[in-house]
Amino acid sequence: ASTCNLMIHQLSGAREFELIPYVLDELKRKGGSVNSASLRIALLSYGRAKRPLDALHMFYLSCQLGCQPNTNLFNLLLELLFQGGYCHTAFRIYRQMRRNNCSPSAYTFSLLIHGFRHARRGGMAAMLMQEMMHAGFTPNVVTYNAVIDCLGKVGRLDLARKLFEDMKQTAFPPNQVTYNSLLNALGKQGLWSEACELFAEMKQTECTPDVVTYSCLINGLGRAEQFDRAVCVLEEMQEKGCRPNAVTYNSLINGLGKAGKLDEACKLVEDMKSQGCTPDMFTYNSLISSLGKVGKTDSAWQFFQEMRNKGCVPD
RNA sequence: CCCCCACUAUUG
Repeated sequence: ASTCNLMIHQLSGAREFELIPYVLDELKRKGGSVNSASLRIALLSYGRAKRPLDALHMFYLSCQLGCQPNTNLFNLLLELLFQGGYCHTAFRIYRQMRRNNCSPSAYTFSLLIHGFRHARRGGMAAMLMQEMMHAGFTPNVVTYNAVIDCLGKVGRLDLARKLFEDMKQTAFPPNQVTYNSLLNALGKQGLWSEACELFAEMKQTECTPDVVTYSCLINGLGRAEQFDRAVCVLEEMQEKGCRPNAVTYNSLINGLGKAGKLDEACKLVEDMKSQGCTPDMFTYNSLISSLGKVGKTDSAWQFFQEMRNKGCVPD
């Protein structure tokens, strides 16, 4: 059996994955078991070869052959599955881990939460954060932020707000990123006045608004066609010494364009240039799209050419 | 130990 484990180790290192099943068969006949060290090496190799499902298969077979994976092995498998985008499968493995009385670590939860965040599964991410706390671990500010942002992106503002309030009671109060994430979510939902209130609240805290903060707010106001307010915010940021960047301008240009205010949008492009910001693909695509919608094909064409002259490749 | 990294903004 030791020899078989040694072979698994070697075959994995040599990426001779096809031969591994034969070794497992041999082990099975002999009634031997796969040891954790060999399994770990095999999983790592499958990972490097981008074969997470094969890693999963190997994991199962090893369990059948008497291997009792520890937390680190489960974590490794989870990591591979998430890398491959198999978050549902990863979650099943997590449940099996609990069934096996294998204690998840903080890292396990971190993997699960960030994995589901990648998949835009805000509800799952939030649930797993609950389980994390239940298991006695304290989520840090990055974990909270990731979950809040994800909830915001899927429209679960109720839960996002609740977690935000919870955070204030913890050792990790909301930071700049937390506020920015929520401001962004509120803006996307058209809740611009709540966004303004949150912005006011932010200024009462240690968190300093940055260019992202202002851009989120301006984007929300622009979508809601609150252009006067948006321009006020743009001026405010400049007064405070925060330089708008292309994203900031693009947010407002896009809002103006969508509202059919193309003269103003074009004027803002000029402002943008005079402030040393170079229009980019976002600027041009947004303008061209809005100009097209109102039939100003000639202006759209001009911008298209300007775009090419500036070295922006239309895509 | 520190740093870094991991969480946040704009078009189609």
